[in-house]
Amino acid sequence: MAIMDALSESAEMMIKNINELASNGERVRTSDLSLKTDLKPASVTEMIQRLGDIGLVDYEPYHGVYLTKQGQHVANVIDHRFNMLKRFLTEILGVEKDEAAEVACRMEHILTKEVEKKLSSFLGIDYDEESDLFCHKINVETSDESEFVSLTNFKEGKPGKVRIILEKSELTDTLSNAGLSPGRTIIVKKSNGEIYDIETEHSTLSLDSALAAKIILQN
Amino acid sequence: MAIMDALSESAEMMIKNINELASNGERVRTSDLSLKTDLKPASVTEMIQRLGDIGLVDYEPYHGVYLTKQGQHVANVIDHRFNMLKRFLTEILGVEKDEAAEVACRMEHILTKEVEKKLSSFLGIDYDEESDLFCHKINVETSDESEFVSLTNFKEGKPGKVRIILEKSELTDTLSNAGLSPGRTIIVKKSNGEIYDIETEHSTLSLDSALAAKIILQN
DNA sequence: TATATAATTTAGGGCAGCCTAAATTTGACC
DNA sequence: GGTCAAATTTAGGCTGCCCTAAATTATATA
Repeated sequence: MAIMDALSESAEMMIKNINELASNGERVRTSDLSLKTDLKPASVTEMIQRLGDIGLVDYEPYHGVYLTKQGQHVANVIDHRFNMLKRFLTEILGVEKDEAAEVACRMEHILTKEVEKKLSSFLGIDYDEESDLFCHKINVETSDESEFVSLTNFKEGKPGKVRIILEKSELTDTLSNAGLSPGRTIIVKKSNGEIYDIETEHSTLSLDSALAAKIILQN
Repeated sequence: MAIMDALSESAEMMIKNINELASNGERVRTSDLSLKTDLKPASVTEMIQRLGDIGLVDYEPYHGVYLTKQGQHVANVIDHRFNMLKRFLTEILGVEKDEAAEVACRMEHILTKEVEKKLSSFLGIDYDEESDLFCHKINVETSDESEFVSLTNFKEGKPGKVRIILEKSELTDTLSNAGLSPGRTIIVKKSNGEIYDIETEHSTLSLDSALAAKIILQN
Protein backbone atom coordinates (compact mmCIF):
# COMPACT_ATOMS: atom_id res chain seq x y z
CA MET A 1 0.00 0.00 0.00
CA ALA A 2 2.97 2.28 0.48
CA ILE A 3 3.30 1.92 -3.26
CA MET A 4 -0.01 3.56 -3.97
CA ASP A 5 0.60 6.47 -1.65
CA ALA A 6 3.65 7.53 -3.58
CA LEU A 7 1.97 7.60 -6.96
CA SER A 8 0.77 10.79 -8.59
CA GLU A 9 -2.56 11.06 -10.29
CA SER A 10 -0.78 11.13 -13.65
CA ALA A 11 1.14 7.98 -12.88
CA GLU A 12 -1.97 6.15 -11.73
CA MET A 13 -3.86 7.24 -14.81
CA MET A 14 -1.11 5.87 -17.02
CA ILE A 15 -1.22 2.53 -15.23
CA LYS A 16 -5.00 2.47 -15.53
CA ASN A 17 -4.79 3.12 -19.26
CA ILE A 18 -2.10 0.53 -19.81
CA ASN A 19 -4.32 -1.99 -18.08
CA GLU A 20 -7.32 -1.11 -20.22
CA LEU A 21 -5.33 -1.45 -23.44
CA ALA A 22 -3.75 -4.74 -22.40
CA SER A 23 -6.48 -6.98 -23.75
CA ASN A 24 -4.27 -9.58 -25.37
CA GLY A 25 -0.94 -10.63 -23.95
CA GLU A 26 1.00 -8.20 -26.12
CA ARG A 27 2.86 -5.14 -24.96
CA VAL A 28 0.96 -1.86 -25.05
CA ARG A 29 2.45 0.62 -27.52
CA THR A 30 3.35 4.22 -26.86
CA SER A 31 1.16 5.49 -29.70
CA ASP A 32 -1.93 3.75 -28.37
CA LEU A 33 -1.34 5.19 -24.92
CA SER A 34 -0.80 8.58 -26.49
CA LEU A 35 -4.22 8.42 -28.13
CA LYS A 36 -5.97 7.14 -25.04
CA THR A 37 -4.42 9.55 -22.56
CA ASP A 38 -4.40 12.63 -24.80
CA LEU A 39 -0.74 13.05 -24.07
CA LYS A 40 1.96 13.48 -26.70
CA PRO A 41 4.03 10.36 -27.38
CA ALA A 42 7.09 11.93 -25.82
CA SER A 43 5.19 12.48 -22.59
CA VAL A 44 4.01 8.91 -22.59
CA THR A 45 7.56 7.68 -23.01
CA GLU A 46 8.70 9.81 -20.13
CA MET A 47 6.01 8.46 -17.82
CA ILE A 48 6.40 4.80 -18.70
CA GLN A 49 10.14 5.10 -18.20
CA ARG A 50 9.49 6.43 -14.72
CA LEU A 51 7.01 3.63 -14.06
CA GLY A 52 9.59 1.17 -15.29
CA ASP A 53 12.18 2.56 -12.90
CA ILE A 54 9.95 1.87 -9.91
CA GLY A 55 9.00 -1.58 -11.14
CA LEU A 56 5.36 -1.07 -12.02
CA VAL A 57 5.75 -1.81 -15.72
CA ASP A 58 8.12 -3.82 -17.83
CA TYR A 59 9.36 -1.36 -20.42
CA GLU A 60 11.28 -2.34 -23.52
CA PRO A 61 12.32 0.70 -25.60
CA TYR A 62 10.55 0.88 -28.95
CA HIS A 63 8.40 -2.11 -28.04
CA GLY A 64 6.00 -0.89 -25.38
CA VAL A 65 5.11 -1.98 -21.87
CA TYR A 66 3.14 -4.40 -19.83
CA LEU A 67 2.16 -4.21 -16.19
CA THR A 68 4.26 -6.10 -13.67
CA LYS A 69 2.52 -7.98 -10.90
CA GLN A 70 2.88 -4.89 -8.74
CA GLY A 71 1.56 -2.68 -11.51
CA GLN A 72 -1.37 -4.99 -12.07
CA HIS A 73 -2.24 -4.73 -8.40
CA VAL A 74 -2.26 -0.95 -8.58
CA ALA A 75 -4.47 -1.13 -11.67
CA ASN A 76 -6.89 -3.43 -9.90
CA VAL A 77 -7.17 -1.16 -6.90
CA ILE A 78 -7.78 1.90 -9.07
CA ASP A 79 -10.28 0.03 -11.18
CA HIS A 80 -12.18 -1.06 -8.13
CA ARG A 81 -12.18 2.41 -6.66
CA PHE A 82 -13.46 3.85 -9.90
CA ASN A 83 -16.30 1.36 -10.15
CA MET A 84 -17.36 1.92 -6.58
CA LEU A 85 -17.28 5.69 -6.89
CA LYS A 86 -19.16 5.67 -10.15
CA ARG A 87 -21.78 3.37 -8.72
CA PHE A 88 -22.17 5.56 -5.69
CA LEU A 89 -22.48 8.72 -7.77
CA THR A 90 -25.03 7.30 -10.19
CA GLU A 91 -27.00 4.88 -8.05
CA ILE A 92 -27.09 6.69 -4.76
CA LEU A 93 -26.74 10.34 -5.69
CA GLY A 94 -28.40 10.15 -9.10
CA VAL A 95 -25.56 11.92 -10.90
CA GLU A 96 -25.67 11.60 -14.66
CA LYS A 97 -23.52 8.80 -16.07
CA ASP A 98 -20.83 10.75 -17.95
CA GLU A 99 -20.30 13.29 -15.22
CA ALA A 100 -20.17 10.53 -12.63
CA ALA A 101 -17.42 8.85 -14.64
CA GLU A 102 -15.43 12.06 -14.84
CA VAL A 103 -15.68 12.82 -11.16
CA ALA A 104 -15.01 9.22 -10.17
CA CYS A 105 -11.91 9.34 -12.37
CA ARG A 106 -10.55 12.21 -10.32
CA MET A 107 -11.60 10.82 -6.96
CA GLU A 108 -10.21 7.35 -7.49
CA HIS A 109 -6.71 8.62 -6.79
CA ILE A 110 -7.63 10.14 -3.46
CA LEU A 111 -9.45 7.34 -1.64
CA THR A 112 -7.66 5.74 1.26
CA LYS A 113 -7.88 2.04 1.89
CA GLU A 114 -10.09 2.69 4.89
CA VAL A 115 -12.59 4.76 2.95
CA GLU A 116 -12.42 2.21 0.18
CA LYS A 117 -13.45 -0.54 2.60
CA LYS A 118 -16.27 1.48 4.11
CA LEU A 119 -17.65 2.51 0.76
CA SER A 120 -17.34 -1.07 -0.30
CA SER A 121 -19.47 -2.34 2.52
CA PHE A 122 -21.91 0.55 2.07
CA LEU A 123 -22.49 -0.62 -1.48
CA GLY A 124 -22.78 -4.20 -0.38
CA ILE A 125 -19.58 -5.51 -1.85
CA ASP A 126 -17.61 -8.15 -0.03
CA TYR A 127 -14.01 -7.45 0.74
CA ASP A 128 -11.49 -10.25 0.84
CA GLU A 129 -8.98 -9.28 3.51
CA GLU A 130 -6.69 -12.15 2.51
CA SER A 131 -5.95 -11.16 -1.05
CA ASP A 132 -6.30 -7.46 -0.25
CA LEU A 133 -8.49 -7.29 -3.32
CA PHE A 134 -12.18 -7.07 -3.84
CA CYS A 135 -12.53 -6.52 -7.51
CA HIS A 136 -14.23 -9.74 -8.42
CA LYS A 137 -17.76 -9.19 -7.34
CA ILE A 138 -18.14 -5.58 -8.19
CA ASN A 139 -20.01 -5.95 -11.43
CA VAL A 140 -22.03 -9.01 -10.62
CA GLU A 141 -25.09 -7.28 -9.34
CA THR A 142 -24.85 -4.24 -11.55
CA SER A 143 -27.32 -4.39 -14.37
CA ASP A 144 -28.50 -1.38 -16.33
CA GLU A 145 -32.01 -2.69 -15.89
CA SER A 146 -31.92 -2.12 -12.20
CA GLU A 147 -30.66 1.22 -10.99
CA PHE A 148 -30.72 2.90 -7.62
CA VAL A 149 -31.94 6.45 -7.70
CA SER A 150 -33.32 8.84 -5.18
CA LEU A 151 -37.07 9.19 -5.01
CA THR A 152 -36.72 12.73 -6.31
CA ASN A 153 -35.24 11.37 -9.50
CA PHE A 154 -37.55 8.41 -9.87
CA LYS A 155 -39.87 7.97 -12.81
CA GLU A 156 -43.52 8.68 -12.03
CA GLY A 157 -46.11 5.94 -12.29
CA LYS A 158 -43.63 3.10 -12.19
CA PRO A 159 -43.29 0.82 -9.19
CA GLY A 160 -40.03 1.06 -7.31
CA LYS A 161 -38.63 -0.80 -4.37
CA VAL A 162 -37.40 1.19 -1.38
CA ARG A 163 -33.77 0.33 -0.73
CA ILE A 164 -32.33 3.00 1.51
CA ILE A 165 -33.89 5.51 3.82
CA LEU A 166 -31.75 8.30 5.17
CA GLU A 167 -33.82 9.68 7.93
CA LYS A 168 -32.97 12.04 10.69
CA SER A 169 -36.34 13.18 11.95
CA GLU A 170 -39.06 11.47 13.92
CA LEU A 171 -40.95 10.93 10.70
CA THR A 172 -39.34 7.56 10.29
CA ASP A 173 -42.00 5.66 12.18
CA THR A 174 -44.74 7.44 10.32
CA LEU A 175 -43.16 6.47 7.05
CA SER A 176 -42.71 2.87 8.13
CA ASN A 177 -46.29 2.62 9.26
CA ALA A 178 -47.38 3.99 5.94
CA GLY A 179 -45.54 1.23 4.11
CA LEU A 180 -42.51 3.23 3.18
CA SER A 181 -39.63 1.21 4.53
CA PRO A 182 -36.77 -0.75 3.03
CA GLY A 183 -38.01 -3.69 1.02
CA ARG A 184 -41.43 -2.24 0.28
CA THR A 185 -42.61 -1.39 -3.18
CA ILE A 186 -44.06 2.02 -3.85
CA ILE A 187 -45.19 4.14 -6.76
CA VAL A 188 -44.46 7.82 -7.20
CA LYS A 189 -47.85 9.01 -8.40
CA LYS A 190 -47.18 12.67 -8.95
CA SER A 191 -44.56 15.26 -8.18
CA ASN A 192 -43.97 18.92 -8.88
CA GLY A 193 -40.43 19.07 -7.61
CA GLU A 194 -41.64 20.23 -4.24
CA ILE A 195 -44.15 17.66 -3.15
CA TYR A 196 -44.11 13.97 -3.97
CA ASP A 197 -47.30 11.94 -3.81
CA ILE A 198 -46.58 8.32 -3.03
CA GLU A 199 -48.64 5.16 -3.12
CA THR A 200 -47.45 2.34 -0.91
CA GLU A 201 -48.77 -1.19 -0.59
CA HIS A 202 -51.43 -0.13 1.88
CA SER A 203 -51.51 3.62 2.02
CA THR A 204 -50.91 6.91 0.26
CA LEU A 205 -48.88 9.85 1.45
CA SER A 206 -47.10 13.02 0.42
CA LEU A 207 -43.50 13.96 1.07
CA ASP A 208 -41.59 17.16 0.69
CA SER A 209 -38.49 17.14 -1.48
CA ALA A 210 -36.06 17.22 1.43
CA LEU A 211 -37.48 13.99 2.75
CA ALA A 212 -37.91 12.44 -0.69
CA ALA A 213 -34.23 12.98 -1.40
CA LYS A 214 -33.41 10.67 1.47
CA ILE A 215 -35.24 7.73 0.04
CA ILE A 216 -33.45 5.60 -2.49
CA LEU A 217 -35.44 3.41 -4.84
CA GLN A 218 -34.60 0.57 -7.17
CA ASN A 219 -36.65 0.07 -10.32
CA MET B 1 -18.12 29.12 -11.45
CA ALA B 2 -15.60 29.31 -14.21
CA ILE B 3 -13.43 30.77 -11.50
CA MET B 4 -13.41 27.59 -9.46
CA ASP B 5 -12.61 25.38 -12.40
CA ALA B 6 -9.38 27.23 -13.05
CA LEU B 7 -8.04 26.95 -9.53
CA SER B 8 -5.49 24.37 -8.51
CA GLU B 9 -5.75 22.40 -5.32
CA SER B 10 -2.89 24.45 -3.88
CA ALA B 11 -4.58 27.72 -4.71
CA GLU B 12 -7.87 26.58 -3.22
CA MET B 13 -6.14 25.38 -0.08
CA MET B 14 -4.49 28.76 0.34
CA ILE B 15 -7.84 30.52 0.03
CA LYS B 16 -9.36 28.12 2.52
CA ASN B 17 -6.60 28.79 5.03
CA ILE B 18 -6.78 32.53 4.58
CA ASN B 19 -10.48 32.32 5.31
CA GLU B 20 -9.93 30.27 8.44
CA LEU B 21 -7.34 32.68 9.79
CA ALA B 22 -9.44 35.75 9.03
CA SER B 23 -11.28 35.82 12.30
CA ASN B 24 -11.06 39.51 12.95
CA GLY B 25 -11.13 42.13 10.22
CA GLU B 26 -7.35 42.30 9.99
CA ARG B 27 -5.18 41.13 7.14
CA VAL B 28 -3.81 37.60 7.41
CA ARG B 29 -0.02 37.53 7.69
CA THR B 30 2.37 35.46 5.62
CA SER B 31 3.93 33.85 8.66
CA ASP B 32 0.60 32.62 10.00
CA LEU B 33 -0.26 31.15 6.62
CA SER B 34 3.17 29.54 6.53
CA LEU B 35 2.51 27.81 9.83
CA LYS B 36 -0.98 26.72 8.92
CA THR B 37 -0.20 25.42 5.44
CA ASP B 38 3.19 23.88 6.22
CA LEU B 39 4.67 25.84 3.38
CA LYS B 40 7.75 28.05 3.64
CA PRO B 41 7.03 31.80 3.83
CA ALA B 42 8.49 32.34 0.38
CA SER B 43 6.06 29.83 -1.09
CA VAL B 44 3.16 31.52 0.65
CA THR B 45 4.19 34.88 -0.78
CA GLU B 46 4.40 33.39 -4.24
CA MET B 47 0.89 31.93 -4.01
CA ILE B 48 -0.84 34.96 -2.52
CA GLN B 49 0.74 37.13 -5.19
CA ARG B 50 -0.77 34.87 -7.82
CA LEU B 51 -4.14 34.97 -6.05
CA GLY B 52 -3.87 38.73 -5.94
CA ASP B 53 -3.23 38.88 -9.67
CA ILE B 54 -6.49 37.09 -10.40
CA GLY B 55 -8.45 39.15 -7.91
CA LEU B 56 -9.23 36.59 -5.25
CA VAL B 57 -7.30 38.32 -2.47
CA ASP B 58 -6.28 41.87 -1.70
CA TYR B 59 -2.54 41.65 -1.20
CA GLU B 60 -0.44 44.43 0.25
CA PRO B 61 3.27 43.57 0.32
CA TYR B 62 4.63 43.12 3.84
CA HIS B 63 1.14 43.55 5.29
CA GLY B 64 -0.74 40.40 4.41
CA VAL B 65 -3.97 39.63 2.59
CA TYR B 66 -7.70 39.44 2.94
CA LEU B 67 -10.20 37.72 0.69
CA THR B 68 -12.03 39.77 -1.90
CA LYS B 69 -15.73 39.17 -2.43
CA GLN B 70 -14.81 36.69 -5.16
CA GLY B 71 -12.27 34.99 -2.92
CA GLN B 72 -14.78 34.78 -0.10
CA HIS B 73 -17.20 33.05 -2.43
CA VAL B 74 -14.59 30.47 -3.37
CA ALA B 75 -13.85 29.92 0.32
CA ASN B 76 -17.54 29.43 1.06
CA VAL B 77 -17.94 26.88 -1.69
CA ILE B 78 -14.88 24.93 -0.56
CA ASP B 79 -15.98 25.09 3.05
CA HIS B 80 -19.38 23.77 2.17
CA ARG B 81 -17.94 20.97 0.08
CA PHE B 82 -15.62 19.99 2.89
CA ASN B 83 -18.39 19.89 5.46
CA MET B 84 -20.63 17.83 3.23
CA LEU B 85 -17.91 15.36 2.38
CA LYS B 86 -16.82 14.99 5.96
CA ARG B 87 -20.38 14.47 7.08
CA PHE B 88 -20.91 11.87 4.41
CA LEU B 89 -17.71 10.05 5.29
CA THR B 90 -18.35 9.97 9.03
CA GLU B 91 -22.13 9.75 9.29
CA ILE B 92 -22.92 7.56 6.34
CA LEU B 93 -19.77 5.52 5.82
CA GLY B 94 -18.58 5.50 9.41
CA VAL B 95 -15.06 6.63 8.60
CA GLU B 96 -13.09 7.80 11.59
CA LYS B 97 -13.12 11.56 12.12
CA ASP B 98 -9.52 12.50 11.41
CA GLU B 99 -9.22 10.34 8.34
CA ALA B 100 -12.56 11.64 7.09
CA ALA B 101 -11.25 15.18 7.43
CA GLU B 102 -8.10 14.34 5.49
CA VAL B 103 -9.90 12.64 2.65
CA ALA B 104 -12.59 15.32 2.51
CA CYS B 105 -9.82 17.90 2.30
CA ARG B 106 -8.52 16.27 -0.85
CA MET B 107 -11.91 15.62 -2.38
CA GLU B 108 -13.31 19.09 -1.84
CA HIS B 109 -11.30 20.35 -4.81
CA ILE B 110 -12.68 17.79 -7.20
CA LEU B 111 -16.44 18.01 -6.72
CA THR B 112 -18.43 19.51 -9.54
CA LYS B 113 -21.38 21.76 -8.88
CA GLU B 114 -23.73 19.02 -10.00
CA VAL B 115 -22.30 16.45 -7.61
CA GLU B 116 -22.28 19.10 -4.91
CA LYS B 117 -26.01 19.67 -5.37
CA LYS B 118 -26.83 15.97 -5.37
CA LEU B 119 -24.75 15.26 -2.31
CA SER B 120 -26.36 18.26 -0.70
CA SER B 121 -29.85 16.95 -1.20
CA PHE B 122 -28.74 13.46 -0.22
CA LEU B 123 -27.66 14.84 3.13
CA GLY B 124 -30.82 16.87 3.45
CA ILE B 125 -29.31 20.30 3.04
CA ASP B 126 -31.30 22.93 1.23
CA TYR B 127 -29.72 24.64 -1.70
CA ASP B 128 -30.57 28.21 -2.52
CA GLU B 129 -30.41 28.47 -6.29
CA GLU B 130 -30.75 32.26 -6.15
CA SER B 131 -27.66 33.07 -4.17
CA ASP B 132 -25.75 30.08 -5.55
CA LEU B 133 -24.77 29.37 -1.99
CA PHE B 134 -25.93 26.88 0.53
CA CYS B 135 -23.49 27.27 3.31
CA HIS B 136 -25.77 28.57 5.97
CA LYS B 137 -27.50 25.51 7.21
CA ILE B 138 -24.70 23.01 6.97
CA ASN B 139 -23.67 22.92 10.59
CA VAL B 140 -27.04 23.27 12.21
CA GLU B 141 -27.73 19.61 12.65
CA THR B 142 -24.17 18.48 13.13
CA SER B 143 -23.43 17.70 16.71
CA ASP B 144 -20.54 15.59 17.89
CA GLU B 145 -22.89 13.90 20.30
CA SER B 146 -24.83 12.22 17.59
CA GLU B 147 -22.97 10.25 14.98
CA PHE B 148 -24.10 7.81 12.34
CA VAL B 149 -22.09 4.63 12.12
CA SER B 150 -22.62 1.18 10.77
CA LEU B 151 -23.71 -1.49 13.22
CA THR B 152 -20.35 -3.18 12.80
CA ASN B 153 -18.69 -0.08 14.22
CA PHE B 154 -21.19 0.62 16.94
CA LYS B 155 -20.27 0.61 20.60
CA GLU B 156 -21.47 -2.46 22.46
CA GLY B 157 -24.00 -2.11 25.24
CA LYS B 158 -25.18 1.33 24.23
CA PRO B 159 -28.59 1.93 22.72
CA GLY B 160 -28.65 3.12 19.13
CA LYS B 161 -31.40 4.15 16.82
CA VAL B 162 -31.67 2.43 13.45
CA ARG B 163 -31.45 5.05 10.78
CA ILE B 164 -30.66 3.32 7.54
CA ILE B 165 -31.01 -0.22 6.37
CA LEU B 166 -29.25 -1.26 3.21
CA GLU B 167 -30.90 -4.47 2.40
CA LYS B 168 -30.92 -6.52 -0.70
CA SER B 169 -32.28 -9.86 0.46
CA GLU B 170 -35.62 -11.07 1.73
CA LEU B 171 -34.33 -10.78 5.27
CA THR B 172 -35.68 -7.26 5.47
CA ASP B 173 -39.12 -8.28 6.61
CA THR B 174 -37.75 -10.70 9.15
CA LEU B 175 -35.58 -7.95 10.58
CA SER B 176 -38.48 -5.52 10.63
CA ASN B 177 -40.65 -8.02 12.44
CA ALA B 178 -37.92 -8.51 14.98
CA GLY B 179 -37.84 -4.80 15.71
CA LEU B 180 -34.86 -3.91 13.58
CA SER B 181 -36.12 -1.20 11.24
CA PRO B 182 -35.48 2.49 10.75
CA GLY B 183 -36.59 4.45 13.78
CA ARG B 184 -36.32 1.56 16.22
CA THR B 185 -33.85 1.52 19.06
CA ILE B 186 -31.54 -1.44 19.50
CA ILE B 187 -28.54 -2.48 21.56
CA VAL B 188 -25.52 -4.35 20.29
CA LYS B 189 -25.04 -6.81 23.13
CA LYS B 190 -21.98 -8.69 21.99
CA SER B 191 -19.88 -9.11 18.88
CA ASN B 192 -16.76 -10.95 17.79
CA GLY B 193 -16.41 -9.29 14.43
CA GLU B 194 -18.23 -12.15 12.80
CA ILE B 195 -21.49 -12.42 14.64
CA TYR B 196 -23.43 -9.57 16.20
CA ASP B 197 -25.94 -10.23 18.98
CA ILE B 198 -28.66 -7.61 18.98
CA GLU B 199 -31.39 -6.70 21.38
CA THR B 200 -34.37 -4.88 19.94
CA GLU B 201 -37.37 -3.38 21.64
CA HIS B 202 -39.21 -6.67 21.65
CA SER B 203 -36.81 -9.38 20.54
CA THR B 204 -33.21 -10.57 20.35
CA LEU B 205 -31.35 -11.78 17.29
CA SER B 206 -27.95 -12.48 15.77
CA LEU B 207 -26.58 -11.09 12.53
CA ASP B 208 -23.55 -11.92 10.48
CA SER B 209 -21.13 -9.09 9.68
CA ALA B 210 -22.24 -8.76 6.07
CA LEU B 211 -25.75 -7.98 7.18
CA ALA B 212 -24.65 -5.87 10.12
CA ALA B 213 -22.63 -3.64 7.82
CA LYS B 214 -25.80 -2.65 6.03
CA ILE B 215 -27.45 -1.24 9.10
CA ILE B 216 -26.62 2.32 10.04
CA LEU B 217 -27.19 3.45 13.61
CA GLN B 218 -27.27 6.77 15.40
CA ASN B 219 -26.19 7.04 19.00
C1' DT C 1 17.93 -6.43 -48.91
C1' DA C 2 17.70 -1.46 -49.32
C1' DT C 3 14.90 2.22 -48.24
C1' DA C 4 10.98 5.04 -47.13
C1' DT C 5 7.78 5.78 -43.65
C1' DA C 6 5.97 5.31 -39.26
C1' DA C 7 6.85 4.86 -34.46
C1' DT C 8 9.54 6.07 -30.75
C1' DT C 9 12.92 8.31 -28.07
C1' DT C 10 16.02 12.10 -26.90
C1' DA C 11 16.96 16.93 -26.30
C1' DG C 12 15.59 20.94 -24.65
C1' DG C 13 12.08 24.32 -23.03
C1' DG C 14 7.98 26.08 -20.08
C1' DC C 15 5.10 26.32 -16.04
C1' DA C 16 3.40 25.36 -11.31
C1' DG C 17 4.75 24.72 -7.00
C1' DC C 18 7.87 23.90 -3.84
C1' DC C 19 12.63 24.98 -1.71
C1' DT C 20 17.04 27.80 0.36
C1' DA C 21 19.67 31.85 0.75
C1' DA C 22 20.12 36.59 0.21
C1' DA C 23 18.01 41.03 0.13
C1' DT C 24 14.60 44.15 1.89
C1' DT C 25 11.11 46.19 4.85
C1' DT C 26 8.78 46.71 9.16
C1' DG C 27 8.28 47.86 13.81
C1' DA C 28 9.72 47.94 18.49
C1' DC C 29 12.85 49.58 21.81
C1' DC C 30 16.54 52.48 23.50
C1' DG D 1 14.87 59.24 15.59
C1' DG D 2 18.34 55.46 15.06
C1' DT D 3 19.13 50.56 15.27
C1' DC D 4 18.33 45.80 15.24
C1' DA D 5 15.60 41.60 15.16
C1' DA D 6 11.82 39.59 12.96
C1' DA D 7 8.96 39.27 9.07
C1' DT D 8 8.69 39.34 4.32
C1' DT D 9 10.05 39.35 -0.37
C1' DT D 10 13.21 38.46 -4.17
C1' DA D 11 16.43 35.60 -6.59
C1' DG D 12 17.53 31.49 -8.18
C1' DG D 13 17.26 26.34 -8.18
C1' DC D 14 14.81 21.79 -8.40
C1' DT D 15 11.21 18.40 -9.77
C1' DG D 16 7.10 16.65 -12.06
C1' DC D 17 4.64 16.90 -16.00
C1' DC D 18 3.64 18.64 -20.05
C1' DC D 19 5.22 20.37 -24.83
C1' DT D 20 7.86 20.72 -29.81
C1' DA D 21 11.53 19.55 -32.77
C1' DA D 22 15.22 16.64 -33.95
C1' DA D 23 17.32 12.19 -33.87
C1' DT D 24 16.87 7.37 -33.79
C1' DT D 25 14.89 2.76 -34.44
C1' DA D 26 11.60 -0.49 -36.44
C1' DT D 27 9.17 -2.26 -40.24
C1' DA D 28 6.82 -2.77 -44.63
C1' DT D 29 7.46 -2.95 -49.24
C1' DA D 30 9.67 -2.73 -53.65
